Amino acid sequence: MKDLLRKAASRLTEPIPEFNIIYNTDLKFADVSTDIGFKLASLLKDNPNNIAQQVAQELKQMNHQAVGRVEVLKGYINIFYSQNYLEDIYSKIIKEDSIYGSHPKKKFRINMEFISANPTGPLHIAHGRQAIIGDVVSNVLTKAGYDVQREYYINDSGNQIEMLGKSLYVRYQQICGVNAELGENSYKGEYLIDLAKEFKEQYGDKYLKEPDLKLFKEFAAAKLLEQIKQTASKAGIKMDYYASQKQLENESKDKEIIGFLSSKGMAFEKDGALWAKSTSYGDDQDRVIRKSDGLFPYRVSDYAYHLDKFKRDFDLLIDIWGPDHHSHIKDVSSFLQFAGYDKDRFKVLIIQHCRVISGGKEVKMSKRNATFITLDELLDDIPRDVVRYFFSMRKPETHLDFDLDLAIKKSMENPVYYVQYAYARINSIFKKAKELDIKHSGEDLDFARLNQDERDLLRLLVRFPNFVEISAKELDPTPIVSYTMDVARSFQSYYQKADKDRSLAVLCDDVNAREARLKLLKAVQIVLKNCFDILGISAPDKM
RNA sequence: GCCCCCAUAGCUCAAUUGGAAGAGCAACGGAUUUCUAAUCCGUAGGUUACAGGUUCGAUCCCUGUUGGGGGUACCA
Repeated sequence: MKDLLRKAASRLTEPIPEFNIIYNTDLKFADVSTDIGFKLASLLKDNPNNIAQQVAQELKQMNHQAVGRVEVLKGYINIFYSQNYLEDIYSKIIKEDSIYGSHPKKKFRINMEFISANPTGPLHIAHGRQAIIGDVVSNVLTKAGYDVQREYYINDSGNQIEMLGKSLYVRYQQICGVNAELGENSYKGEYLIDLAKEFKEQYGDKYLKEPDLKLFKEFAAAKLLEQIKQTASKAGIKMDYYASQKQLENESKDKEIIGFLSSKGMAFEKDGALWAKSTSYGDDQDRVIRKSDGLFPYRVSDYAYHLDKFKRDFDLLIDIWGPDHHSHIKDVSSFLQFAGYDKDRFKVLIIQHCRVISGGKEVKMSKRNATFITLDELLDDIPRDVVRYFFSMRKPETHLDFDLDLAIKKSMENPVYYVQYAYARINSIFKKAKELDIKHSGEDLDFARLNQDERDLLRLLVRFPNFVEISAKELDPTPIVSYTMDVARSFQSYYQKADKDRSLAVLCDDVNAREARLKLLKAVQIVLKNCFDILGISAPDKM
């Protein structure tokens, strides 16, 4: 459509300035609008409305098969699709079914890294938000034609894991009746008591006197990772690949980083530690790359990990992090640029803070002291679909209050039921049609048999690929969510009109109208189902 | 101090990213012998936090101010 407009405008003048295709939320204006009149106005020294009139005239004369009515209003050109075009799209929806809305496959590999929680405790609700947004954005990108790998980076090495091993040992001692106290930085969650019991069942009191810290660490980390995987799967999260920090270290990838920076003259000693001269390649401050105790800080293996991802041949790396890692972006990104990778090939999506509200008060969360609500517990109380929809509803970079009381209630504030109900209702109509032995099939739709509401419904379905595109571009699930609401609302509103006027019912007496309506609803159902698939929620046959 | 995020209807949020401010909930009024009322229709609700700037046009971009949240380690 944009090319078409450019062509039409080029009959007036050249070159044509950049202009926009506008998909207004309100279908009453048009299927597609454009601001080209405004853009050309200053160039041609005429008022936008006149220019728009002229472009519209040219457009009409081109007689393109997709273009129906063309109007000019307040400087905008408003274009309505032709009947033929809408009928073609209908056929496309039916033919493509679950593929409808997908964009052509691109040879562009994206690595989407998300969750990546330390295996030192269960996932909490903030992880849940990151996990679900990561999953949904991955779905959208796949739909938009990208080749996406979902990846989890396991921080199974370093201080936190040390502390985990020590904490488990203390709990183990306590289980065995030995007096022992958790330290200041210990993991205080009760889940370690359960793990200590498991440990004792497996090993008895064999390690009480001579603790094998390596065993404690590995036992705890392996068990906790297993729990995390189970929780993720409970939330419907798909993961393709698990990368391990420990493995990178075993392969000396961290040492290679030090070697690399040293060889480039970017390392210097200070206060007994080794520093990267990162300010000379774009960072805000120099960074420690070997601590004075001889160990590498987290960032070194993180550098190594991201280089490793590039070496595995991804065109774009997307990381989803919590806001507490914000300062880490510049750190990693300036290193990657120094290592020769374009800055646009590394994107970080910061998912903002997620507060949990219960009884009108915030529930404070901390992994170290035992009070927090786990994602697992949340999923016990609240259906997966609700949780997924809730977390997808708000833009990733905004703060989110998760009100437990509201989510637990099957109230109207859970719009997921609204969209699913639309799907179930359509299903119910098909069931009824089957009982009455009413036939409806085929990939063709006679537009002339649709009334205005039905035509508008079809026009809305045509927009689905646009929403996939914008959602993928913005790495944001919310456009898909609002679109799903739009489709459901349009259907519900249309459906209800039969209350007043029986001839407006889908299963009315007019055979032709009936067939056309059933066919249309088939397409509505396909689009709803495709939206649900992206969001990872179920499409219930009945509710 | 410096950096990041946020501020739109009473509440929770949209607005296809610089193009025509819109939903849901709550409130009020109405619709139920149905194709599933987990629904629909209507009413009301706005100086888009404030002040400037750029633009034909700003909720969106820039500058400043206010308020809320987060970060600013030889932790991860």
